[in-house]
Amino acid sequence: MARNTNITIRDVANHAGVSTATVSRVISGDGYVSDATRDKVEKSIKKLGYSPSYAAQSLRTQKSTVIGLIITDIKNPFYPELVSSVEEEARNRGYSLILCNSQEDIDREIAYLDYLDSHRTDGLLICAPGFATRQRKRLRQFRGTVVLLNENAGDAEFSTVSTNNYQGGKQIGSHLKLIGHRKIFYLGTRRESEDGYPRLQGVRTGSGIDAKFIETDDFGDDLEGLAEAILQVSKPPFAVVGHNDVMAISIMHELMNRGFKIPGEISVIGYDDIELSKMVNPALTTVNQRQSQFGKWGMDLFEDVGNDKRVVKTREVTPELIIRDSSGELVKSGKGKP
Amino acid sequence: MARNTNITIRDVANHAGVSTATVSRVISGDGYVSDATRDKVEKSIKKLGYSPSYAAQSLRTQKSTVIGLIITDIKNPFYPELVSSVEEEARNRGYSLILCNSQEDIDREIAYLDYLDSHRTDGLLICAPGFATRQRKRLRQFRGTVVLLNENAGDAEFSTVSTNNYQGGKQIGSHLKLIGHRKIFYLGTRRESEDGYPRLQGVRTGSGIDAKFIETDDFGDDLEGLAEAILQVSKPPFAVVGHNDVMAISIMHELMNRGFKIPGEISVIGYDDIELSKMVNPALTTVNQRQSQFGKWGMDLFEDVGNDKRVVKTREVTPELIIRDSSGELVKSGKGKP
DNA sequence: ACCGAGTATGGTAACGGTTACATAGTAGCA
DNA sequence: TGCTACTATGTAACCGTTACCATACTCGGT
Repeated sequence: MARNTNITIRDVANHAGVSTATVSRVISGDGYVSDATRDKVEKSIKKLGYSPSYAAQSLRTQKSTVIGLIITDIKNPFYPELVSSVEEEARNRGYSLILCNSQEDIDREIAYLDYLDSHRTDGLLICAPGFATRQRKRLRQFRGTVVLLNENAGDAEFSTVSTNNYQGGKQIGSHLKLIGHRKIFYLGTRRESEDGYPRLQGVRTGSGIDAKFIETDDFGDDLEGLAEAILQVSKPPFAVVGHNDVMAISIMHELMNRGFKIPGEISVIGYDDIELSKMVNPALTTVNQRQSQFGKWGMDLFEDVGNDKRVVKTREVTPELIIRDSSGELVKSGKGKP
Repeated sequence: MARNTNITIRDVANHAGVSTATVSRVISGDGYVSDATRDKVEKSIKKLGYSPSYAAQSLRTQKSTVIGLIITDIKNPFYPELVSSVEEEARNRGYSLILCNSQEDIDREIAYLDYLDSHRTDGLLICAPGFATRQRKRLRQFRGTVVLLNENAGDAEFSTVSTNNYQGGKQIGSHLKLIGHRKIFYLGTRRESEDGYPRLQGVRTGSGIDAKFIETDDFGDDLEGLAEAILQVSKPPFAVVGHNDVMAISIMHELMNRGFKIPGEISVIGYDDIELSKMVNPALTTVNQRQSQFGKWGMDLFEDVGNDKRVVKTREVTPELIIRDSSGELVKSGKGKP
């Protein structure tokens, strides 16, 4: 209840007329303490407004009860659900979270790793494309357990929760073929254009069409120019697949502004199934890859694996195509907007 | 470079043939160290893969270099931009962030406060409606500096970055009146229905219309039922003001699905200007309250105020109405937009 | 030759907890 | 009665850094 200068365990011990060891036992809840003593101590704690020093505890026990979560950018709507689930799971298990926005910036990545190392972080969950590749050497000497989220499966060194991107793409491809599309554009950043990127590969295999890759620098920005570019190359009907929902929603907006019918002339499909995707007009067809699974399974792996770095486990979540209104049968006549 | 058992400052000192004090000087960068010695020590640090223990540093120096950010739910699209800006500003000033999702759960709020206290957090930024009211007593005895974000201005005890909700509402009201609306619904949660909630008040004053409050339990959920409810009470033309963009986008979706014209018959206005609001169809008229300002100014206040709890400062950000396509002149005949 | 200021380094007591070990009382039981 | 097991509490070493103090060397000025 008192103002807070620094109250230590010794102050509490004096006030209650016991030793620090006894106070410590009361706090931690193990070891023998009589009911009477416990009462006294608890009263003193309350009275003095004592709160144990995390730093001292952590130093003495050599445990941090903190785990780090590295993502690229919380503003990308893919992440909030992931972060939320990781935080929830972590807290249930007695850990708290340090959130790191790496922004794909290499200096920042390194700074964060140093920082987390110095915090003696028990674990490190990473959901940032390319991070594991860029920082592999550095990650090897990280003290805590490392778990990769949403990276490609089959990593030999780190435990991984992955999605089957190929399969997700394939579902999109099949769907587009089924509703009659013959031309497909795939909208993504430079990374997704890399050789054999499985999601794009899946779209191509599933549809039997050589989907054309369109590069955008960042999500949501120059989509206006991009819409123009697409329309110069090709007239509807065609389909556009966005690497994520924001890209898809944004390009959909641009195309509708130009008077095209979605669906009917153009189909648009996204990826991630963010909350808003079902609220836009038309509601977006997309692929749900269960962000919240990542959190739960990631923490599961972290605990399963424990301290033994040689143990590597893998889980895979299955993506699911959610068909809504932004993709559909093509209409025959070339009729535009009324 | 070595595997990580625990390398301490002593190991480095031995390896470099100096004392721990010297190593400490090299790390912190102040005090006298010769160039030759510095070199030696830095090499040893690298060689051994040494990383100073945050816990030990923090214990010894009695500083945490950590600040806590309490929000209600990162999944609410209002928050990512705020979190991102706070994190950015915090890191620039040498602090790192512990993110706390209180979920409006009182037990969780208390648990977080205890936790942050025990971490000897230097500061605490809170952007969670009602938190300061519920936990005021507890907050008073918090050790670090407390800054309230997006609370009503004029708090007597804590520094505050506020928005002028009344003015934001008023802008919405005036706009709706100007384009000819006579009926307005305000969609919000129980909290916003409270007596004299300034934003709602502003809408009423600005429009000169007694806007009707509609309660929804949480954003985005039972909006379908709500759309029905509104339509039973009233036929278009009317306007719907959402307490946030997600509510607005969602109700807009429902109303369009029922064949109404937006704009023309119905206008929909949101609040927050989240990134997606300009990408939906029609693009959403909304109020920008500069989430990223909150982060910057919040950290500014935190540093300005320093350790002296008696100092209380205030900043106010001015909201700005962004007129897009979801609100517009009413059409006389039932004909839609050209 | 001597002095003081500046430079370079080492020794060591904290910081605030936890925990192994020691001590001692009490109760059950042969 | 004496032995064992359990309960209850205290003592003190230790976790890894930092910062205060002491020591010692260098050098320019008188």
